[in-house]
Amino acid sequence: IKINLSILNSLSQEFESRLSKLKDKIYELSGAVFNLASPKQLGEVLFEKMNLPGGKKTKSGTYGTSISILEELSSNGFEIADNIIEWRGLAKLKSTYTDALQDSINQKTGRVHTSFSMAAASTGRLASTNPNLQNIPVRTIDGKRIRSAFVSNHGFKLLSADYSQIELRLVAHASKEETMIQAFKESKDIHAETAAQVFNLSLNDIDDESRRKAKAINFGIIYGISPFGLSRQINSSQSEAKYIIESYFNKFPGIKSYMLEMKNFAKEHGFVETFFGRKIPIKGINSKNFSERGFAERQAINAPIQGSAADIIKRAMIRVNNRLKIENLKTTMLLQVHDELIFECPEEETHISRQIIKNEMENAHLPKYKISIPLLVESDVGNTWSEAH
DNA sequence: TCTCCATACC
DNA sequence: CAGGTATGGAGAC
Repeated sequence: IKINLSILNSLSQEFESRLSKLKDKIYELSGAVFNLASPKQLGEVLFEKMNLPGGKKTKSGTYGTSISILEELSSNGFEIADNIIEWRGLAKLKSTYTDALQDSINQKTGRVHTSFSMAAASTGRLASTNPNLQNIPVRTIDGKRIRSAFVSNHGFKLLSADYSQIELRLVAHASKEETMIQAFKESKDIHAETAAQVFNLSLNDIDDESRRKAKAINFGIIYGISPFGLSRQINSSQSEAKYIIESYFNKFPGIKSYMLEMKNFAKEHGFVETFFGRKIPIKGINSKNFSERGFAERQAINAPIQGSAADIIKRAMIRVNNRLKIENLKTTMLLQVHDELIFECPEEETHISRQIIKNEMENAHLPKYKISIPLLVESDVGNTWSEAH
């Protein structure tokens, strides 16, 4: 994919000066000069020198300084935490992206050329290395500015097409959970629907907070939910998370039995299968160790879903590529990001390519496997990856 | 060169 | 102790 070097370069310089100002501020507030990039030194400054509350040692004996710990300090009014959070974010963007990507540009092509591993992720997902182009920032404003450095060639556009909620749709299908199937069939807001069910609310009464919690629950379902994980995600007690999960299973009994079915299958066979019959080994499912077994059980729930989604997009990649060739189009596939494909297409081809790509992606599971819910692909076109997303 | 911590993405 | 990855810097060796 083509890169605009001068955008990356200016971003690196801008980040450098913002980092420097933040660093001075942090030194001033802490009364110490140290290596901010060292979690060990930072922990000692925060929890020994400044004696701030909430110091907890990690297993290696250093203080934890992760984002959640810093946010806790911030909510307790310690200004230094906000500055550290901002410094951390910028330092990550600069070191991993704006600096490193510049060095990955091929001088002959003006492009970065990643490698995709076919056999790295146990679930069958691809993995991208050297550089990893599957974790380019997208969440924050500064992150989007990095995406804007990924550009199309002159006379071309970037086209991004992504599956909407593919894993949750596969859960709904696999579990035969009628409420959820219906919600997808009717194109409803799935997280709001979940909130309505779990918290016994009418759709009008759902605020951002309850929708946010419901969204976390839906992600939890895909990951093989645990009260611990959910409570951490929604910042509640474990007992409240446990109660919410019970309420969820009461409203969606099909999901509960699907999870039990996957766990039992894995215990009996030592593997689970994707919809297409690809086997995924699950280690430790019969372990007597509680946490090892729990981990394996969550994998048994997640792997068929994540793995089936991986199978579907791989089928889509083959089919899209074939169709583009048959139709004599000059559109080329550049990247895959798990539920998203990015193409570079001649400006005059964007309309037809977009139709073909959407169609092939939405039908990629057929005729081999039928799904009780339509798959939905959303797409966009732009001069940069940021615009196309 | 390896592990650990932290954090970027889906 | 929520599923799947890769990478960069610090620090140990």
